Amino acid sequence: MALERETVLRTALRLLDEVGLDGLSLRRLAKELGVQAPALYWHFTNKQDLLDHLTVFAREEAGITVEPPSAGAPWDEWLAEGMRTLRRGMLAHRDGARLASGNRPPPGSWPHIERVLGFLVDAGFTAEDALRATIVLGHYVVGFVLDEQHDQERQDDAGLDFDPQRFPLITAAGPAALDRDALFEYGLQRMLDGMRAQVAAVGGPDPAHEDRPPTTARQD
Amino acid sequence: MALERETVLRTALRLLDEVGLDGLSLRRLAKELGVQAPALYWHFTNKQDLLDHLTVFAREEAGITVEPPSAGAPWDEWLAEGMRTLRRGMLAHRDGARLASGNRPPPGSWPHIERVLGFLVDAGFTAEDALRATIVLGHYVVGFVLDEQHDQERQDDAGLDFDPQRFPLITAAGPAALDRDALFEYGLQRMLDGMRAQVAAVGGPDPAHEDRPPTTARQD
DNA sequence: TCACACTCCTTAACGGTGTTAAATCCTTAA
DNA sequence: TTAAGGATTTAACACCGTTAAGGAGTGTGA
Repeated sequence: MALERETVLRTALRLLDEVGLDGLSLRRLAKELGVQAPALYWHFTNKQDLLDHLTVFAREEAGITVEPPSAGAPWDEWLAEGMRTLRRGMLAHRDGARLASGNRPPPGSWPHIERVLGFLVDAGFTAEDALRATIVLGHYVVGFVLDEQHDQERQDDAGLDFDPQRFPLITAAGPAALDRDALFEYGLQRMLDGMRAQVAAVGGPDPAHEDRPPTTARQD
Repeated sequence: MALERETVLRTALRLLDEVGLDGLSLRRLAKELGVQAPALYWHFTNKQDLLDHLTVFAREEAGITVEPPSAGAPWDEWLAEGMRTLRRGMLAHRDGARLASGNRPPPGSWPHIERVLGFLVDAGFTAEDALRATIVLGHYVVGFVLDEQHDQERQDDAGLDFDPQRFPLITAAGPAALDRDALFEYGLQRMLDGMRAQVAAVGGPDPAHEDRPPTTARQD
């Protein structure tokens, strides 16, 4: 029975959770598969290639197939849910954010992007701002989870002992910042607030946006 | 003449720009210093320790000493300028964002944080939201520059050849997203817009925030 | 049935990495 | 002059990604 690409990826993903991205060596992975390290070079051109495929595999396995918005759904809540899903997807595996940020997104995601843009344009965005909004939100989420998992790797519970009298504001606000879910939601909502305001400003009074027929083309 | 810590760090920073973070090995750095690799272990406990110190060294050298806001300056423009400075600082060196995100911030930054919070609280933020705002903005900037430098490492000018007919919106919006400065500013302003709105909502009508005397204590 | 071809994997090796242990210079202080 | 200790060297260990060459195993066409 030959070694299947998918078997390699599934094993790599499990191993990732065990040993982390830095511990994920080809030799270690090969041992896990009952095989010698160079065997992996028949299935992947090199380690980077394997990690690229691992990224999309993890994405698929987590079901990050951002569904097109249900008709009539508000764009902001739909976008917010997409970002929450993105965060959950990266949190699903150890070093998930590092993995996702360190490798190229699959070129096959263009149809998906086009669909998202179409929905936002229908909601009143210009095409430029729709693209900017998705990119910028994505960067926020990646930056957020990166730090979130960074803290998890080195359990940095230390460093919280300081003189409350010298730093009263940090003392007062500190606990609030430790609630990662609330913190994530705070930044997400602030950014969406800003986008809502802008869409209302340029999309509201401007009939060019309201009269346009839906541009959400059916893309594969 | 013994090897000085600062000499090591300065050389490491120069070497970083030459070979990138992945190419920055202890042996390579030692050769640059005219020394054997294990000599570095007298000055730093290990490579991670060296990188941690390199991070703060780069920060200091770039002059990221975010000045306290000049009296009367609007908090949002001051915060925006701080984030632009942060971005510039990371862009100043190759893999600067990876370096900054991969290592712990120095514990000596508490006084600075306390000052920032004090200014924001004076501007109408609650202590919790002030801390949330700074953290969340920082994550955005790091996520942004990380991707920005990622593109620079692998010069990914390729991948922009697609069928304009299948993806009309991407085609229309694509060029706008390539202007990194404008893109950065877009996300930054959207987030600040959201914060402005929230501060106005909770800080405006609520006298508890307006009547409070300035809490910007003088911290070292 | 033989021989070729192709898939998949192994063995061996190269040059590189971070890190440790031990020995050794070199400077300073007594 | 000797002792102490700061600063560095040499040697080595256990890894790493990657390449080259070759060998099993299977299928196919002559």
